[in-house]
Amino acid sequence: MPELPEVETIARQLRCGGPAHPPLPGRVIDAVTLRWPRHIAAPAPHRFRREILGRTFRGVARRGKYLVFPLDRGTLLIHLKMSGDLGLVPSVEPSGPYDHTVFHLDGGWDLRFGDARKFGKVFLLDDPDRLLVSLGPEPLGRDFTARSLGRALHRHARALKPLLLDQTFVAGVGNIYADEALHRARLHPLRRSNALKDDEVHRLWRGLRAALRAGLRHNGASIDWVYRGGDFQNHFRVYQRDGEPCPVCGTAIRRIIVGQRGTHYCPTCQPRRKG
DNA sequence: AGCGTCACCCGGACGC
DNA sequence: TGCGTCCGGGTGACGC
Repeated sequence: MPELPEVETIARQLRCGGPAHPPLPGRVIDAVTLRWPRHIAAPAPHRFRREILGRTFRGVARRGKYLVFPLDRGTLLIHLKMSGDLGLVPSVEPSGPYDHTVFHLDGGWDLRFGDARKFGKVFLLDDPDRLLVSLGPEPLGRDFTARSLGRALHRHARALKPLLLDQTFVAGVGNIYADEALHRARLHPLRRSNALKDDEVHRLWRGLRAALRAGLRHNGASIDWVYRGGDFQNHFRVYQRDGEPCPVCGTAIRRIIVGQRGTHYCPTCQPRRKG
């Protein structure tokens, strides 16, 4: 379940290259393999194939959980959803069973979109804003201040957890970082957004940014079947640690369901009522 | 209108 | 071995 830190880690690797592969910008798409055409959200797969052939990657960016690839004409966008992974690998390397969408590049390289669950989506758009305009602010951006977060929180009367997961409220936060942020902020996931005092808003702002930055520092988390080099999973404070002691106070971490999502919190550090 | 809930898409993991 | 169930990101349908 790649979230902001995982997607950003992938973007950085593709943008800058490394010992294992060159940077993606400058490479040309010679061919594509579409083994699961439903990966292609827009345009229709046959048109997608026609229009992407011969395009050159001009950059690599991230917006929320989207990878954004400006091309010499149009923009390629990829959402990894739950199980997606993206890698630049030598084309001689054998394809994995989940490499459903593959971009064959010049110089003997493949950009492979592996996706066991097949929930991922690929877009080729003239105007990427069509997709990105509804996203909320970037939580690590300059304009995401405690003040702006407070104003946004007070516009809603929602539980904090589902609000953090709402991509129109803030972009890039998923289940892991929502739980980690609320723990750092010492706020119960069911607290109402419009009932937060100023100091609590500030704690949430700091907790959210600290959790995301910690994830970035560790190159993201590698959990379940997706390993991409990150090790933030070894530093979770509450996520998937139900029954284990809270790293702050030792109380057993509890797991509840909030908005159909597994939610992990410390009942002592994150009291239901203001604390 | 705002909010909560549920179904959907998938398949690996897990429990019985 | 072979079921049924759970899980989750984002979206859309529905009901209050």
